[in-house]
Amino acid sequence: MSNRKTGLPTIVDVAAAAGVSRATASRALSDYGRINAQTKQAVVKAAADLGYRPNAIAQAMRRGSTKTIGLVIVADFTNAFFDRATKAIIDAARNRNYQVLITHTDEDIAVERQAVETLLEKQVDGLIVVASTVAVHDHLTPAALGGKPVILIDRRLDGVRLTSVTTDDFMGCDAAVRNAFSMGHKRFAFLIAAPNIKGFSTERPPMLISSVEDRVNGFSNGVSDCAPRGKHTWLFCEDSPSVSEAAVMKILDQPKRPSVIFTSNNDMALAVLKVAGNRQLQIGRDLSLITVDDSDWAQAMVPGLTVVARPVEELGSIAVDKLLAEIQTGAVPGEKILLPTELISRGSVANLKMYPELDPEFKGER
Amino acid sequence: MSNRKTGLPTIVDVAAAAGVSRATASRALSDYGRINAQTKQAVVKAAADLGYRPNAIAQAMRRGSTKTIGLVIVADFTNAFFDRATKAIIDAARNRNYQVLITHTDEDIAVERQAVETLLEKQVDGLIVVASTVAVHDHLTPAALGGKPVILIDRRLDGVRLTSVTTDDFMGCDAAVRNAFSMGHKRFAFLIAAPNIKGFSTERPPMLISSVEDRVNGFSNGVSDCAPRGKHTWLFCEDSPSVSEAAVMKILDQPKRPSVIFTSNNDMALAVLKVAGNRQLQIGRDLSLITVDDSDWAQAMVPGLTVVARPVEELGSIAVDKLLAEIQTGAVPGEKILLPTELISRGSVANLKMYPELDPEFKGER
DNA sequence: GAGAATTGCGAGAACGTTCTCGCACTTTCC
DNA sequence: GGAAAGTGCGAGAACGTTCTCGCAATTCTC
Repeated sequence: MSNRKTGLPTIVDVAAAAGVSRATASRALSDYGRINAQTKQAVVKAAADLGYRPNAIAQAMRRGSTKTIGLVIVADFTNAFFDRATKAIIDAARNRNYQVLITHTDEDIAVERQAVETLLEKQVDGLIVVASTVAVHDHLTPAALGGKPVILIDRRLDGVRLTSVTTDDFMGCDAAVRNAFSMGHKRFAFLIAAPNIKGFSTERPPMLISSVEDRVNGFSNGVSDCAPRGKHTWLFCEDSPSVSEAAVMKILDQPKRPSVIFTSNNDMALAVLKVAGNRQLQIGRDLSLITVDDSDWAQAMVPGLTVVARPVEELGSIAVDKLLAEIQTGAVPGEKILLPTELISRGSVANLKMYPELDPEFKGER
Repeated sequence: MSNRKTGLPTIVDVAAAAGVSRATASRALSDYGRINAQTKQAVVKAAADLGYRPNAIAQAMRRGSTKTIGLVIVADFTNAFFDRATKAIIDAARNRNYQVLITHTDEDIAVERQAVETLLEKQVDGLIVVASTVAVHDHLTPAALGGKPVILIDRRLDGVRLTSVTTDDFMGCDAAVRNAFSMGHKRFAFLIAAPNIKGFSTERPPMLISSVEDRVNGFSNGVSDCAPRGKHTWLFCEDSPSVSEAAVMKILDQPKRPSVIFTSNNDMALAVLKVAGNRQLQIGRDLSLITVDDSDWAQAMVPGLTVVARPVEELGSIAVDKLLAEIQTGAVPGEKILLPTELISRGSVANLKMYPELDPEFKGER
């Protein structure tokens, strides 16, 4: 009586082969209840002989848990952050015997809505979400979620009581500014990627996702401490190569151009590298650069790129821990976890104190 | 009579609210069989009012299809190839109304086995696999798979009749060698990442995965055409930063060092960049570099990196197409699809014909 | 050695859905 | 106006498990 459609053996076949009932076979294979050791062994052998594979769907049906979590991520994939986080989440989940169902939203709230819906239909035991916008969260209320737990990563959301795991980008960006200042830089440019913006603008857009908000505030805080009167440049920019390169050119074309550019993500940093290269400006000498998020190429390039590094793998695995805590032990949601960031100094920030002639504003000799 | 465990409404609740039977509610919501238009509307309204969410697990149970595919990938994540492929697969699947369950193997065949097993238990409708080794494939036979279709990507496997979607790395690497030769390079080094090797060695390891094999053969073919008598260097290398950097140093420390290094992947290319940087060798001038796989930083760095580009997104979406063809229309497996690669020339290969003095072997004046 | 406790196992319901079958009622046809 | 065809819907089985319950057989206790 193997499976009607696929012909694969079911537990009924195993039971028959071992000469016991369905119930006993189940007890033998799933290790519960009272069962005779020899009977158990016979069932296990029968299962192995038949190549029996338990149907996890049927188990989920009966047990009410799929041992699957859903991941809803924006997947802006130039940004290695999401790839690394995804990998960390998949691995952490697997270590705890869970699988991961992944959907991308491409920063589109409608897609995000649909993704959450689909995953809930698939009966995931919980969700990890990178929210695409701070403006909408009615699809993440307890009612909308049917009581399934959700952990937010990378971005917090106000107005809804969900556990979030984010990084202290405020501190990191503040430290980045102080570091550049300590190296003699006085005129800064900030190039901030803002989703849902067209082109670029010096106006700060009204709604920023929390991570970008933190970075802006961190930069801002550093600057108002170090060089409050300097003429700095803020540019909020659409996340596309051509637009961000145009923004970089605009920054560099100013009459008294900044000596250092801070970028809010790797996309923007790459735009700076490209434009600087085209203009024969050597990073770490003619132009300094600091960005958020470390990467393999940031380490390998010469000079290395100074970065605000975030503990991405840790973030992913903590998110899984917290999610499983809410799933398994009913832990109460609402905790806001903030992981420390670290400024990693490599060579991309010129030391204007040692070499003042590298300052674009240098007026002296030689 | 809502769900015993979760309290969420089931189709029984919807039926009750609309005053019809379970069967009719199902007909109304799933759009099949004969049903009165008004009845249907009433059921749809009742479902919406209750916030009814169909249980995809129960549907899968009954229909025998989970609308889910499994992805088993090696996830060597410095290599953006797998991230891009993963994204393409997830997106292509979503467009065709499938979700993706992902597991990593980290090039470990035991983990791969277990991953395939787990995904089959979860009743995926099919699998896309990046095989971690060419030596083992008994877990990918029709019997082991219970008839579920599998598409191989990135790496082919002999001895098992499975559809594969790979790229023509032979042609790409052959073209890379010819390109360097046409620019005046005569002494080449090849730095090949070989999984499951310790340290590095000039000996070609016995079993290479097909993609690496193709690259080696492509380089080899180009070289035996262009510069068959030159003293070239082949190094097969463990995929780790410190080891590969040591390998690069070994290459550069040779008495008559090569003018160009070909690397088989981005990890190796980054090692070259790093060592070259440390030694003040400027890429595209003092040392040339060509690698396999394009990336954002390869485009942004200065000079741009000449690469053998593979159509990764296309590869992912074709894999999904082929898999769904086998799932839905019972297409016969076994096709070996080879997608064209493209040599993208940027500035990382010095033109020794125009500037012969850049050749490390240059003996003339100035 | 008789009652109590323990052990091992099978029957059957349940999880939430789909789908076949058949019944009752309406419409069509000549 | 009676047979044939069509329409709409409900009963109930099925998908493959798990798990409660109860029963028979065995072992323990004094």
